[in-house]
Amino acid sequence: MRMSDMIEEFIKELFDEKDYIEIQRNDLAEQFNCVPSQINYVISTRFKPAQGYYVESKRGGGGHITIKKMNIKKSDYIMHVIESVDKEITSQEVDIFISNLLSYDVITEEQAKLLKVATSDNVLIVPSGYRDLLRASIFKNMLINLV
Amino acid sequence: MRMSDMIEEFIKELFDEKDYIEIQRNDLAEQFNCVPSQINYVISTRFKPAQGYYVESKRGGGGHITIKKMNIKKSDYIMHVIESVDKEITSQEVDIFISNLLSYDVITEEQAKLLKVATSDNVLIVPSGYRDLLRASIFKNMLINLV
DNA sequence: ACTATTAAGGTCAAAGAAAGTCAAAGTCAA
DNA sequence: TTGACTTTGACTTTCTTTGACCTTAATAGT
Repeated sequence: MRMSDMIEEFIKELFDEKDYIEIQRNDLAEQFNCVPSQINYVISTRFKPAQGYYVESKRGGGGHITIKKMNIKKSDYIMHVIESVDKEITSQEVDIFISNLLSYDVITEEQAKLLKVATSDNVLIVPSGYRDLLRASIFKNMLINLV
Repeated sequence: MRMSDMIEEFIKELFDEKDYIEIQRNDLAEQFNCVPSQINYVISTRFKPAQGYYVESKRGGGGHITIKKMNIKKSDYIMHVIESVDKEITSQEVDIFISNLLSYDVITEEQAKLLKVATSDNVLIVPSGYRDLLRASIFKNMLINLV
């Protein structure tokens, strides 16, 4: 079995009822006798929003990586949306998803508003080559974090 | 948990209804078994004016550090935050703003979560030169929608 | 009053502790 | 035998901790 698969499995076992876990990259790497960046590889390939996970981390002394698992209840439709969002997405497409989520009553008006603001062209002031990629990332990660 | 975070938490608990507190740097350092300048580090990273705190101090015999919480109406607090955010902002600074907004009860847990996600480094996948500018834009625009 | 001593707090840079990035090298199945 | 996926490691960035040295204020002794 590949090392990456073992690490993936190990991490998944850490959630055990809990919906989020915290790991130390270096410790984990040592446990598996691999280089620390292998952990990044596993996380970036196996714990993406499309797989239902949200990741955050902090560097420096006491740093750590937190992985949150999406709450499965009530989220089928949201998960479906996340899966259908490709690497990139335009503002119009996001708007359509948002209004569908709203009309199916999966999200509240307020959530819709925040999603819309955070993914709108006016707000995403980066060169246009990055914009749709960025928007997809923001959109998917916010969706994962809706209650 | 990091020492700095524990000290931050400890200080915040000292305000308990009160709007200002007074500490002795050396005593506090001794309580936490750290060097005195660690207290300065905590204060300068977590109790900045932009974050709603005023800090004053006096050296010499009987010296002390006073931290005042800004007394602002909830509805104005968001505007205050928006105004204090410059053109650019780091992830760390946003986190502190968010935790203060939460502790002033100006936003809900869920709003805090969404703000945090939409401004986190992991989500904002653009070349680092744009990131802090982008983050400021997203943060301020989302906040405007919460007023 | 004047000075020395002591009791605070301030500053800054170096060292330490994590995590992130990126590309080269390796593996393996189609 | 090529192309996708994985492993590795050198280098970078971020945040925290520590300590040596500095400044300011109060006060005790003259």
